[in-house]
Amino acid sequence: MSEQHYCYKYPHPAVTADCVIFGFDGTGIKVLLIQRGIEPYKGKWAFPGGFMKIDETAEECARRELEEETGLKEACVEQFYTFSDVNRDPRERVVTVAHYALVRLSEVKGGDDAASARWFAHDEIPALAFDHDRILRMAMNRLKERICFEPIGFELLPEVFTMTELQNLYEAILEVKFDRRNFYNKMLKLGILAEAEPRPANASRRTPNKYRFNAGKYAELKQKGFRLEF
Amino acid sequence: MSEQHYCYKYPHPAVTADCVIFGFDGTGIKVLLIQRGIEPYKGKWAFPGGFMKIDETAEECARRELEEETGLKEACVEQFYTFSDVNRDPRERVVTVAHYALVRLSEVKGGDDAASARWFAHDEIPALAFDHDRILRMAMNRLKERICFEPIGFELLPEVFTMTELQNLYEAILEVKFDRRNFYNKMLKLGILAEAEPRPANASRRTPNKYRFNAGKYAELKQKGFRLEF
DNA sequence: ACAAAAGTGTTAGGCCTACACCCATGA
DNA sequence: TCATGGGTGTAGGCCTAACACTTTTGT
Repeated sequence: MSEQHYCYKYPHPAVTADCVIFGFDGTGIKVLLIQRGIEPYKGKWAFPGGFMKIDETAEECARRELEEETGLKEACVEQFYTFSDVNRDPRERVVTVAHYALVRLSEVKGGDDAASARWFAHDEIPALAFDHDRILRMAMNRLKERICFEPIGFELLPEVFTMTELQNLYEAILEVKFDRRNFYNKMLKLGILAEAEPRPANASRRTPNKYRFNAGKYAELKQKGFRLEF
Repeated sequence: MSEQHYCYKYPHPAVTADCVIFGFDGTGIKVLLIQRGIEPYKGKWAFPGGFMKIDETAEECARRELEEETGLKEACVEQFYTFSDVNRDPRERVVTVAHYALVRLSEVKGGDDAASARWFAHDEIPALAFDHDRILRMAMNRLKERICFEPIGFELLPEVFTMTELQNLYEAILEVKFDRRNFYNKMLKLGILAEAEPRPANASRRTPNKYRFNAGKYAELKQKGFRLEF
């Protein structure tokens, strides 16, 4: 069927939602990309994304794409910018509402088309379709800004993690190095971490302490007008 | 003509750009609203906005709206969120890319339909059309976040201003009070202000010092990895 | 035995905050 | 003369940043 049923008095652009999916493997930030099987940009890599249905919001659309590729229904998804350059898609005028999602790698199952989906480290990103390189740059910048003020990093970590993993995460996102002792002190002083299990007495000193994010404490502190900063 | 010339295989939403225009009168933040002359929401107030043309970006559309209402071609305009609730417009599905603009009140001429456009203080906002109350809330929040890290406040002030005006601006946007001396010291230490004119010798001590924003110095500091904060 | 990871405290300097008085003007 | 607005400096506390050694384990 190539009939054109939906008619308007004025031209309407198509609207899509794209979803930049970030993960963390304990060392570096990863991005989930999908290799396009069709033109345009066949063979190039792109973010999961698709046309917004007429009865869903952009965010619902982004979550749908996320679930299709990762199986995840619940995740931190946030809109960050809408790209509307006139020629960003060669087929027709397409405006895309870009989102990023933060997921735990351990919870991601291979999606339907796992064959064509792959995680890439941020320094191994291949050539991207459309204006997706620009979208990625903006997503990373927004992530950097965001993590300075809200503890979104915890969305990327397993429920229980070590201080070193947490530090690696912050260093990977912000592209800086922190002094280990200062990072420990700062994080512990903030009061948003709980010790997951007191280190077993028999464990060696080499065994790292495990922590979990204390969401309740964070909410409480935020209420009091508290500001997270790095 | 009600002919429907533009046809698509799938339904397309309409896309609009809205522009929340902020001004500052030396004491408080003002927002420019337009009273709607047609249904829906006839008589209610709304932000300038309109349908995006097929050959312009959302930002160009927002700037066009800004110019129509204020005569300003150059201004700080920034996209901040895209609203896509399914029923936000009763006529058809409309996705709007919301922007805010920062303008100097002194440079604004009454627009074409000045009769129906008015500046409102943020505590006198009337009932708004569509989901514009939500849009306004989000715009104010974004402005608060933004002014903490970039000197966008200067877009709202005349070229030459007093320290008290600057402090009033920050206090109005952030809804807090600062200690006057601390504010002076902090601002002067930042090094992004220049004295506009050395206070004339004959002027009384009551005459306030005048400053201007030193954009060059700011760019230089930012380059060196400098962080503005409040 | 050597390299790599984890845990731990102190100090100095800078920044933030709180705070009070004087002068000039206009009402 | 009184209220208002503008200018100015300091001291204490807190946070930040810089810094080294020990233990343990795996190779």
